[in-house]
Amino acid sequence: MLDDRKLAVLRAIVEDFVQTNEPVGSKMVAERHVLGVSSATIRNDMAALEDEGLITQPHTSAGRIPTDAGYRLFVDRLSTVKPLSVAERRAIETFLAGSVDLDDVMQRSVRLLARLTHQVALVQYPSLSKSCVRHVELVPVTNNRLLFILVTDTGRVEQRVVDLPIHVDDDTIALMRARLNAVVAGKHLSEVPSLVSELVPERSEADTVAMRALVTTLLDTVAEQREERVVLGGAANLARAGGDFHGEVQSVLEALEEHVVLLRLLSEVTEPEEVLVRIGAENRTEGLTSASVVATSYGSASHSIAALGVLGPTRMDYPGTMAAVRAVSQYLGRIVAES
Amino acid sequence: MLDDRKLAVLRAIVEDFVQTNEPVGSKMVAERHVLGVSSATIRNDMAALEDEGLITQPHTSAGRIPTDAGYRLFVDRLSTVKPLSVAERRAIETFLAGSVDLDDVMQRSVRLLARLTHQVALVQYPSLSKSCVRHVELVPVTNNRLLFILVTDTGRVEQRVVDLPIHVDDDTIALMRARLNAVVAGKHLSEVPSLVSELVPERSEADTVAMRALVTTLLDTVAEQREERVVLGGAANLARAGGDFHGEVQSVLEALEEHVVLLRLLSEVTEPEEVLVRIGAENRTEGLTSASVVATSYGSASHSIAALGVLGPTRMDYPGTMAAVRAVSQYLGRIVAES
DNA sequence: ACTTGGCACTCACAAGTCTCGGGTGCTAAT
DNA sequence: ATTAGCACCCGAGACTTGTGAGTGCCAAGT
Repeated sequence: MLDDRKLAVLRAIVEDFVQTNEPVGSKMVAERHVLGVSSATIRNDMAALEDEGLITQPHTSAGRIPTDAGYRLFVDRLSTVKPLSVAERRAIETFLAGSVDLDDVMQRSVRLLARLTHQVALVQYPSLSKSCVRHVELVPVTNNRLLFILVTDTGRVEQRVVDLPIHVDDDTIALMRARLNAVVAGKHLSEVPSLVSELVPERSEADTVAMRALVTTLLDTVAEQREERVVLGGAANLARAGGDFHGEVQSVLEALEEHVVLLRLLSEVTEPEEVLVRIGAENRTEGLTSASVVATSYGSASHSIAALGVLGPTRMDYPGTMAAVRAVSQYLGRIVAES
Repeated sequence: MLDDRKLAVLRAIVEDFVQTNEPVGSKMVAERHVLGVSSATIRNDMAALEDEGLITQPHTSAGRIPTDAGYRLFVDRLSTVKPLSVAERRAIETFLAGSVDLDDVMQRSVRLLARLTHQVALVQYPSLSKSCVRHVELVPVTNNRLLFILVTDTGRVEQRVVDLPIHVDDDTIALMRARLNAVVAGKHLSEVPSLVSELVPERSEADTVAMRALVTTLLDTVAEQREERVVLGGAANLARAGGDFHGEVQSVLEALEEHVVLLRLLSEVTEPEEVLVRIGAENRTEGLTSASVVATSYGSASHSIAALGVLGPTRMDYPGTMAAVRAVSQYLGRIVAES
């Protein structure tokens, strides 16, 4: 049903439409691409493609534009990965080189990705649940209040104020700190809950209570929704591509503010090295029906730490975007790993 | 030149235009507001107001709309502060109540402010240079690398990785930590540079070197541009008010991504309690010529810690916005102070 | 000296009409 | 199976016209 030439026609349509943003007709395809057949033949092929639901015409007697399914087929079987230019690679390297701490790295990455792809960029912070504890710190604030600080090997620093039900002196705090660290340091964060719950029933009545409060907070910190942070950039690119969103720019912007939504978008990345593409309605999110997400994970060679990607109109340069996303993920993985 | 009735006409024009977004004509003013004069009289007044540069007509023979100067006069002399409804005050309180740490507070505040005003909200983190050191922590990472953590009394936690030129063992670190804290704890951050530079020339050769590196970083952290953080929310409101920006939504979005720009917008707030309004071209920023900023500072009663505000189209409900901004600043100040 | 009603004038905007051109589908010939 | 030719379709843009809200000005009224 779908011979090679028909696919070639589909590819031509996608490429032209992405570039020009205008419905592409049989004549255009015939003259801009060397297919060796006439426009009439292409018309027939187009009719077939339309039957398959891969392309559609916005109104009778206009050119065709790809449907979501058309894009899908394009990225799955028709697109060849476009290698980045040397200039681009250099740009990535120099851009990420001067970073000074994790926040900075995230910040730079997201900007870089936005600039490279001309889309809205999303970068997730290294996931807590995939990190190891490097150190736990307790800082007294007032008599019965202390600041709990958690440092992971991926460079994240989470802090939280804990209200203790009782007064604790500095010695006790030092002790608690030592015990906590002894148990928890170097451990994977997923193990922490079980490790820490054994910790409670020791010592005097007083610090049992304190400890219990502390441990609860610690577990909270680990478990909490907020553990996953995501930073985004390049929102201005939305305005440029505004028309593509059929006036639902507003809902796209709203979605961007709901970090929970963004996290869900990024969350489905599973295989490392693989670039996930979700097209239009495929991301089951109100208001993102004419948006696509290109995402992948980053981390050390062995296993992924978190995800990153871009969000743009369905009419986007998939090969180029995928290449950029992958490249940034590689550099970023390297940087986070070595810090 | 500008008698009371002319001012009343101006007020009527501003209010109506803000509400309807349509040029308002003499007839409308006459019938929607009780001025006790006929439309012809109002026409004359309008002509006068136009001569003064307070209103203008988008095209001949259409209604008038306020100019920047018109808005200016309106907020300076014509607007009466609109008190918040009880519901709104309650909303503020409950919304900010459940916050768990500083990041959370900022996050919530910005959302709240955006919802209240239907504009883009900006909230600056407590300024480092106006905070006091609560505690300084050093966490070894590798032999010659350590994580430097600074905790302020406003709840901010800044961290930075320091590369030390030499190996330091745990004892040395403990010592350095103790010495640093002794000197610096409780001190205002602006004093820190001078305090800390006296600190160096003690002890053995080895930690002199280490100490020097450490101190440099500390100073950097304090001095750095990045010390000032700002968080923003409600960008989706831009889309709603999109038309007001005469198609320069893009540049507005770009400006929003430049946190430096935002900080400058907030920076000029000086008097506490006072609400600063910058209208249109008054904020000397490329691309924000049809935007207004309403900002104020927040902090404890005595002195301000940082600023917050909203950004929206010049055509905005100034009295309402100013009230909301002030209210949030008061609640926020209270919360930050007591933590 | 203001205020007011009246009147002529001016545009922006919406609706209606026309043309143009790229695009389609079909059919008959290769 | 491919192609050339042809009739037809319809959206975009140019042009026209009518309408109405709004203005400016003047002469009359207070």
